[in-house]
Amino acid sequence: MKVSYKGDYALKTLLELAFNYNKGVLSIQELAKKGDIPEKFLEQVLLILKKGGFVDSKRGVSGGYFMAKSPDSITVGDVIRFIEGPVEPIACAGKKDYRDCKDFKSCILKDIWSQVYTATSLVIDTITFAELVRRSEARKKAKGEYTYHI
Amino acid sequence: MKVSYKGDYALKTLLELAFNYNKGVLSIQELAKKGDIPEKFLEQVLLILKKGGFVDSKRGVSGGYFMAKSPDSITVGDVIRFIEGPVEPIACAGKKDYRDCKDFKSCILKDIWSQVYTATSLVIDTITFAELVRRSEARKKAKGEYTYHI
DNA sequence: ATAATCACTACTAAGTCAATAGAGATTATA
DNA sequence: TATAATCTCTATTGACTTAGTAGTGATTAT
Repeated sequence: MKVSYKGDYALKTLLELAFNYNKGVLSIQELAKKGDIPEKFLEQVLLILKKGGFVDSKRGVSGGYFMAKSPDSITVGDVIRFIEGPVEPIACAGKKDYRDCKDFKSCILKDIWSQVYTATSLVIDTITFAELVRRSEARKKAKGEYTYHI
Repeated sequence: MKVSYKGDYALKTLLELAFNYNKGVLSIQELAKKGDIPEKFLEQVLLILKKGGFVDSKRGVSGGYFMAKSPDSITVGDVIRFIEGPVEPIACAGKKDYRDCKDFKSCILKDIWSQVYTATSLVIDTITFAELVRRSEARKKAKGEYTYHI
């Protein structure tokens, strides 16, 4: 798996919207500023996320974006797969059978990519945006206390 | 991590050479045929592998390539990192410190990529070509017996 | 009415990928 | 020593991807 700027921007922006869940909308401008993302580029990313059903929008003055579903129902993997495409390090690694392996050598290498794929999926498919929010808050708190004691 | 054709060809070819370790050389032509790889492309891959110290060559008539070190001293990770570059899903994920994280949100996402990176490394950095040869032979044997009994 | 906002499409410059092409250097051997 | 087989090196190419930029249109609160 490789995460492009587009994917990174998408995740950061969704996390921002997760923080804002049920608290109204955030405009592209605000989101771009918070995430340090080129506004016109983020606009495209948000349109894609909307097509994917991750966010929804409100047009016109004081319009903006908001999460279309609860943050605990969207995983990092959902977004990455939608934005970046297949997560496998190589095309064949996701398939379960060995029919298209030409020889034993290819099969053995394929096993390695399958292992990598499985390990990767285990991470990205189990972390929801609700969990990301929790972790962010925990770290913010820890850092605050740390700073306080110094 | 993403494995390109170049990386795939490199691994397949090195595995072929690992099978042939201490048994002389294999020509580009032979290797290309065995691996179903365009000859001129494989030529370039082999030059890169040579620069990396993975293979060595003998020129002239009845020349060819051979592994430059013992198959148990080269891991899949060594080759992938040399051919494909960094294994991290995103540039920052390999670094240990958080100094360049602008905010908590970026940090939290970075943790995920670090997890993916660690899991990936665990797979690719522990498998040597000697091990790949063992696995190939085990599977070949299993398949042979299976076929025999039917 | 108008200004703020999202929606959509097109364009571009730079880079990567997977080859292909061709000329040169080395060496076994007949 | 001539020659054919082999590795060596550099350049080129076409298709694709990436990370934007640009411009126009549609919607809506005030």
